Amino acid sequence: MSRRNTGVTPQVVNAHACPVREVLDRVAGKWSVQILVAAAHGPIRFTELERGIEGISRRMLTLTLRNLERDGLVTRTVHPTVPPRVEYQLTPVARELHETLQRLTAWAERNRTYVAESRATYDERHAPDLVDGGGA
Amino acid sequence: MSRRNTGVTPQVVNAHACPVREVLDRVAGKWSVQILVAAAHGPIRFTELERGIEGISRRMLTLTLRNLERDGLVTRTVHPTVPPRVEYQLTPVARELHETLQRLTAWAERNRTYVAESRATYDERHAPDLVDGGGA
DNA sequence: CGGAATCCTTGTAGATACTG
DNA sequence: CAGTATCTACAAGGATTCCG
Repeated sequence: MSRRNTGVTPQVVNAHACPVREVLDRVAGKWSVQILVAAAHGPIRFTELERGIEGISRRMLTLTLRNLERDGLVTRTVHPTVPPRVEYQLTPVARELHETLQRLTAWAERNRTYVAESRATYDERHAPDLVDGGGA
Repeated sequence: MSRRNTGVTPQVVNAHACPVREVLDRVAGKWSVQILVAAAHGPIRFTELERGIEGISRRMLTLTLRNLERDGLVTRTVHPTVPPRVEYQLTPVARELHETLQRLTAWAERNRTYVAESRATYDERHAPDLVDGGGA
């Protein structure tokens, strides 16, 4: 097979028809948003991202960055210095996305306690015997 | 263990700290958004959802609905009639989310061709020999 | 420094069959 | 009609290692 799994968008030929799904699939990744946020302040280096995101592995950083780059959301600039220096920067389109994402964040913050309480109530009502040694 | 995998939010005790992640995790599911959209027009029955969403399995519909219900985004109303009749409806909070999601959709539609072209360009530049029998 | 390749675990989702 | 249970597949993500 010529195209092995490179880790870059495995399901390339999907064409979900629905643009919503496309955004979501892109943004849903565990790290995409955090990278977008981290890079929103200006050009940022690979290592800075790696240390700033906290919890991300080298692999996932590279992978996510590549997908973002592929989608035209970040640009990759290699400075051919002696210690290689690579900087990532958001494209204008990505900045728009970033703004939209902030509205989502706002919603999340407004309703985080509501959701948390809903969950607690639900869990209690549907498995009261499981939350606390009742089944043992 | 008392709590087997019921299919409802397997990684229950995560507490990502970041509210953005919470939204995303919830919305990122393959079907959540479509259900939100389908139910936005008013109360809708299980079967209506199943037939309206096209491609969703009974299982995933149930699962997603449950998670949505758990998070306080949909309400489930059982009408104790002879053929069971269950209706799902968005909560006010979910309606807000739905609106926010529409902005994301707008972004997606505005930039769908941009993204598509970016991908095409990227793929061509990074694996020209793979797109067209070059490696065979 | 930045990244690619490999291996492994686990969540997410599909198909199918059974039930109240 | 509206689920639930089980079994399976796949792909996202983590850890580690090697390379320019």
